[in-house]
Amino acid sequence: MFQAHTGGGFTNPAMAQRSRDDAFIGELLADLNEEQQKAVTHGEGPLLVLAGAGSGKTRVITRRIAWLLTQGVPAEQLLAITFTNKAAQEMRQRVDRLVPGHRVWIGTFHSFGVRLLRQYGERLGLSSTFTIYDADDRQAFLKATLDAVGWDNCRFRPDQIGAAISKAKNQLRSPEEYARSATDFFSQAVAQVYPLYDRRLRQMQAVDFDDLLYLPALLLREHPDVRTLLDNRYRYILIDEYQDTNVAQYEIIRHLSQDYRNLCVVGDPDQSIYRWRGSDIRNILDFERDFPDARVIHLPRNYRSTRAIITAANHLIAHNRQRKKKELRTDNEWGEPVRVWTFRDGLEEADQVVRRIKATVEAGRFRYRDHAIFVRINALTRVLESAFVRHGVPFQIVKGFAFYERKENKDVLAYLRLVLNPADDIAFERIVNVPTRGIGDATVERLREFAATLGCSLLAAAGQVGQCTTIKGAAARALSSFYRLLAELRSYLHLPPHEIIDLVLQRSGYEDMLKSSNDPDDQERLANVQELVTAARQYHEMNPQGGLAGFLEQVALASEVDGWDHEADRVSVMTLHASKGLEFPVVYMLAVEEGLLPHERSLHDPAELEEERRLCFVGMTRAMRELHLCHAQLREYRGKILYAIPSGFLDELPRDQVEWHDLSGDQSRTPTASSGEHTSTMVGAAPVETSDKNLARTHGSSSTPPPGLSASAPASTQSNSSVSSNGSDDLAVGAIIQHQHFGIGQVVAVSGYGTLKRMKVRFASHGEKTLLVAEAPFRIITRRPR
DNA sequence: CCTTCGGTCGTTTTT
DNA sequence: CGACCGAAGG
Repeated sequence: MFQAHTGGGFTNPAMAQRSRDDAFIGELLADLNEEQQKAVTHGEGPLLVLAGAGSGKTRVITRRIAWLLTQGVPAEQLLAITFTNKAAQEMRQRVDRLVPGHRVWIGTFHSFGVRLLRQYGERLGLSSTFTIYDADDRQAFLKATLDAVGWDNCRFRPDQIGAAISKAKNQLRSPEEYARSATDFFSQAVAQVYPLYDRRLRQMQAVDFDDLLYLPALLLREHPDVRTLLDNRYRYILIDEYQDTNVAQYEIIRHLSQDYRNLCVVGDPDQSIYRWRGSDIRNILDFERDFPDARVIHLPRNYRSTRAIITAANHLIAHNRQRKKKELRTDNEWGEPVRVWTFRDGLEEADQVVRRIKATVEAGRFRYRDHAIFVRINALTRVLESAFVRHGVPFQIVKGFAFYERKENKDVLAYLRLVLNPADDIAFERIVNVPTRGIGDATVERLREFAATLGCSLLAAAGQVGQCTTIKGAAARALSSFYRLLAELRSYLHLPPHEIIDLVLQRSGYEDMLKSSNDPDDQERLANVQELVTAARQYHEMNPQGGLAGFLEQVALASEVDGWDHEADRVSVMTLHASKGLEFPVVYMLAVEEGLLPHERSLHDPAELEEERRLCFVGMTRAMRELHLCHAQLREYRGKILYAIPSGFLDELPRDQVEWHDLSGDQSRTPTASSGEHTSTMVGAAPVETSDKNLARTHGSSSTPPPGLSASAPASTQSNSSVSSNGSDDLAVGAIIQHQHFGIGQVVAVSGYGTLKRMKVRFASHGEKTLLVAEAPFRIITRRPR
């Protein structure tokens, strides 16, 4: 069935038939540029779309789906994969607007994996009611596994082992293969746990997140009949965010694109930010090698942002070395300058940003929902939260405390999981004594042993506790009654999910426990579990066929951004990672500081540092009209106050085309402070009412950059932020170093020569130290040519 | 068996 | 600072 790629047009006569509606196709393409049109109307064969930030990537995919449908491709033959459920949902709606009632499957890799496993899992020995363990369950499960072999409390931390297993699965390495290449101590330990971990997981009819990709990939590799069937079924495949696919995902795609090679991948290497999760940028860089006949379409034109923003982003990303040189272009006006703000501390930063947003909204320039605040790590959202409350500004934190991750909800969900899958020992252990039933650790331990001798699940063992010699009296009665409780709950399985939850709350005593508590937090918990009932009801209304299993699946696969309400008139707060794929008129990035962005843990590896730069790039390119990059001089972190150093990335912006504002009230020691009077508030410095010289010459809404500067061509020659070795002569004041013991610091003074050369360094966490340059164990992170 | 207290631990990013 | 774990007391 192999069809040679003919470079466009359909070989299938049925598809080549005159389209139903020429006018409609005209409409589909009308507002697209030439490149976008080519991508949308590409016929058969592999297609790589290199879409820069804001180049209308989603629009291309959506239109292409609609176009394929109008060309007569049956909806069942289409498969569209997005990065989050949220993105999938939006895409579904957008396609629906073009082709109402379409039945194209659009989802994430993980949900696609679940779908395959539900259908073909038994080939791999998996029952169709398998449970999906989230990060927490997995951690608990891993600990239990280590316990079982007496490996608790030793050598390696469970999460490190877990990370190694996760990585192995993402790279499609089986336990056997892993063991073969395990040379060092750590990987040998992992090699012992990994097979056990998998075996126990299967015993519980459970899978972890990585299995949702790993197992389908195995399925397709080892079962040619299934592979052929699915390849034949999904003849047109579209993948969004291709730069963030990992080996397992790649394998899945490849297996589905052999007989029918109509694979369209869309992505941007500069926005690859999930390397740490196993994504492999080579997937997109090597696409043309894997599919030599692939058509490649570039979409460099940005429609989202002002030229000021694009110019800044281009300059930054040009500092990455492992990169094909390319540049975003835009015809948009120059707009407001990109602004860099210096604050005294994180509190001030949060306060001022919120105030400025409020003032902007009150001045009628933007709505709250037009604003987003991005942070590198979730911990930074806390200060913001109180600032928002203080100023009465509506906001939503994407993830904040994810609803389904709250203890109370996880407890209730554990009941549901156990009802559905009696083999789920992790769920059993979680709730067997919640609310307290007099079943303590000792009893559970004995039950575990008992279950092991019977070779059954904990719940099944609880049902036969009468035959257990080690558990007697009250504990045995409690276990029996718990078993009966679950048997009863199981009899409700035919009911819609929200009714089951309601019954769980009543019959388990969970609701009573919260109601009768005098802990004030428990009232909130009560409200949360009741909210869970509502969520389930909503699910049921949307998916009447889904049932409890469907609801649990949706919960397990819910992503961070999925809870984000883009309609609400609120300021959005999220991590840079969560911001991918979104856009906002006004963007604030906070804590653009050494150690945070780039994150401290990326400094040892140039490749990771480049990923941090891409992360910064992603954040910047979310902004449509205004971009504000903030940093503080002092940052409270982990209960300690640290000196914060402005991120080296700020130095990589086009210096003369960015406005610098120092609101720290301290001019003495900010090497980065440059222009402007020191207005005491951010609001006062808003462009409309400022008296600042630079602002006056700012070309507010003109379409030209500041005089004497070109808006293009960032100097891509030197990179002053690559990690260099110690011992060189060019250590200057302002340089940022990383010391083996003291961490990150900035050089404030240099004296002496040769072996006696000393430097005074202000460390983030250890104050100022004077060190011998020749002796000290450190390396230079950034040289500052100031 | 349950609660509470104190110490320790370690803290990126997430489907 | 906060989450989590272990030991001691109720």
